[in-house]
Amino acid sequence: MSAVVTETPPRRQAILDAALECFLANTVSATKIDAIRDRSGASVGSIYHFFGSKDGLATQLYVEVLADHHANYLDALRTSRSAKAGVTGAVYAHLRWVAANRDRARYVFNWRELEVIDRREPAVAALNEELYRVASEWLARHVRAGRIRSLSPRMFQALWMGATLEYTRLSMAHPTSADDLVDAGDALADAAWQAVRGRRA
Amino acid sequence: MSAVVTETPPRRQAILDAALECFLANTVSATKIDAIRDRSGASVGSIYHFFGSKDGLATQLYVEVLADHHANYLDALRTSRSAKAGVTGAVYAHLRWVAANRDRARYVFNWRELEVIDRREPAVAALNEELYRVASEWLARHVRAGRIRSLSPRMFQALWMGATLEYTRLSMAHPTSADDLVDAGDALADAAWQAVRGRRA
Amino acid sequence: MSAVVTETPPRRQAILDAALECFLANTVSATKIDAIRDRSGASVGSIYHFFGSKDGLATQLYVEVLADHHANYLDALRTSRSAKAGVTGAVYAHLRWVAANRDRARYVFNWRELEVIDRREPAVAALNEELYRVASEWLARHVRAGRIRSLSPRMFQALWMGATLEYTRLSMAHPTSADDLVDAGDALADAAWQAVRGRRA
Amino acid sequence: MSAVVTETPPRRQAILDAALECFLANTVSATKIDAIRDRSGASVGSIYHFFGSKDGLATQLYVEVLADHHANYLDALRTSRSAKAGVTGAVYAHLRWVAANRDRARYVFNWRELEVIDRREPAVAALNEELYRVASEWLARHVRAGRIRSLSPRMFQALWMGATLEYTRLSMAHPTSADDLVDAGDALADAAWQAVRGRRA
DNA sequence: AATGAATGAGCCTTCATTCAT
DNA sequence: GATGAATGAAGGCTCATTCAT
Repeated sequence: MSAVVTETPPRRQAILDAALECFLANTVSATKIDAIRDRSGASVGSIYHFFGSKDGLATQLYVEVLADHHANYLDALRTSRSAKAGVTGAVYAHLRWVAANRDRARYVFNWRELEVIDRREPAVAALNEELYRVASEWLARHVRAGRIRSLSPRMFQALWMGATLEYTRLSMAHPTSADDLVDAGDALADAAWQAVRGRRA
Repeated sequence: MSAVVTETPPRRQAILDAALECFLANTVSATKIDAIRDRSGASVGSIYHFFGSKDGLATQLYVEVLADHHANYLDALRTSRSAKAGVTGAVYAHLRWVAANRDRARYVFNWRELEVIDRREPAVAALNEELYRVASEWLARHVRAGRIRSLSPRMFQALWMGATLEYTRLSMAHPTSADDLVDAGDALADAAWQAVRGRRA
Repeated sequence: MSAVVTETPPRRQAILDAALECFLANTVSATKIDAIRDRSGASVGSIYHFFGSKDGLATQLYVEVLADHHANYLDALRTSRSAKAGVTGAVYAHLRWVAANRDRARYVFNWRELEVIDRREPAVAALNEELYRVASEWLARHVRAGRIRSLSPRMFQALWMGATLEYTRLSMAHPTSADDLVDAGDALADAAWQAVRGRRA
Repeated sequence: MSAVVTETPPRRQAILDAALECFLANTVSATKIDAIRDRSGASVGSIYHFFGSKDGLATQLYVEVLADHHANYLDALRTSRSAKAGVTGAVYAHLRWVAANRDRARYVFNWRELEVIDRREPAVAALNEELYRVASEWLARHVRAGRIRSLSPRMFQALWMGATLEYTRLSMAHPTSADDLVDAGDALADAAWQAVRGRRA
């Protein structure tokens, strides 16, 4: 059996990496193509060969990272054996992923400059839709069984992940120890579960 | 009795208002000075007279709005009569302020393009420091008395305001009814209190 | 007998003085009205009241200084008792005037940016014409008598004043002692006389 | 044998030529980049690619022309066989160079707007220093031998080249015949020699 | 005569993008 | 796939000038 995977050429990856650094240091719009060229070692022409435009590069980066994060998140949900395991598992999964992808996370979660991409890019819409659909189905089952409270989607998201996201945000803005995020897992997972558990849980 | 207040010239305010609209519709960097001129009725020269540069304008706007929000938040804390009243009051105060200042809130809370200002502007540092100091002192008293759990500042912030901030964010991204935020107050305030209350509360 | 002289208001003079400093430090075109305002203590309005425009100010300054220099120069010529006294007297007069008006001299003699004024301003044309006419008449008399060589006007100017002007220029570019210019008088006056004296002198 | 010379790209030279024309017609600061673009056929981008800024362009032009003139001048001095030949040869060399490079000369010698460059640009300082050093050494030899008078460097420069420079200046301001400058050579060379020759010459 | 806030035309410069090699 | 010199549209900003007080 041979995996048929379109390998990302090393040049392409180097460009993505360089772009990420630059975008974080300043802003997407404040980042000059030239800076990405400097850091990546690629030529301007190559950047345009792979990504078509600066916006295309920012979008590509956003989509790839978001897809990775979503996959990780959904996986935690799908493999969970119970309501509690799912709720807390998602928290842990998020924290672990952020810990392992700090820069990518800062890019994807903090940059409302990227809201524009959200609105425009079908790939992003698809990703978000899938996340929403899978999570909703998962929730619905447990809500019907009384293991999780019945709440509006928005309130769910807030009670479930709000504290975790805020903690993550603070941790990224003022990084301390490397295990920072992982250490906070139990407290945040517990709080999430307490906030959304149903009467029959 | 006459209040001696340095009035903001109406021109200046008009520029700030116009800038806010433009910044939200696009991005700070995608906003052209000319658009602000159009909307505000001021001349380019006046904009530069008051703010020195486009960046200066974005910064000024950020600082003024942040100061207003912080003042509102701290006021809720200072006038609270109990631990619970303080914790829930801050949640309500935030929601009320956002409801009354939707655009300003979208600008200040969503725009991580502005993270750059955070790093650079001393005025912002001062505002955040005051917020942190006052909140810490207030908390310390109640923590000692066992009315509030003992947690790291970061975990406090996450458990206390995380859900509220996330809810706010979602509400701003996809606005529904006008009372949206106020209606959610009880649930969010209660969740916050449950998450941080101490054993002797 | 009462001299009817329109006194220059002190404000006006202050503006001229400030302008001179600024023009020398940078360039006329690189000098901002605001800088002149700063240095002079006058308001922008006042500057425009007296001079109409920045160009007007530069021109006014140029004309006034040139007139003063020319008067000084011609006076030396007119009062001279002999060919030699005239030739050397003009050299001395120039050196003395420059020594006493170093900044004014740097402005008027070095600034080919001001060539434009030469071409445009009738007052300057009149001044130069008078200088040329008087000097020519004076020369013609002595040339006819064989006391001064017969040369083209251009060659006269070069042999007579060239060395003096060059010395002056160097002295202004790299000022040394205050008496620098005066001390050089005898050598330059002698050289001038040797260069233009006729056979029967 | 092949000369390995870094050729100036034709585009670059075209820009320099166009700039010279424009600078002379108006002023450096009154010249618009767009005018240089028009005349040179290059794009704005190219101008900035080669020279970085309008000031950079003016400076580069100044330095290159000055270097050419200095080389020409020093060559005359170095190849001279006697004191008299050196003194008169420099005069001739200057006149010939100006006759062959009228526009360049007008730019470099008349534009005291460029004094600013003198103060700022190290390359100019280096050129002037070399000129001064070589000329001084050459002079010293002949002064010691009594073939040239002992004078301060400044007085040398004035007596030697003053008349020539003044004549050149007048000729450039009001051009007459093409041979104007060359025709004046004998008179100016002779005057220079008489002014600086020593007793034993 | 004096003031200085307000104006806005104009210009320098940037920087994403192209394309011939 | 890779290169980087050349392009030129676009926009931030300056600064001389005006004018109501």
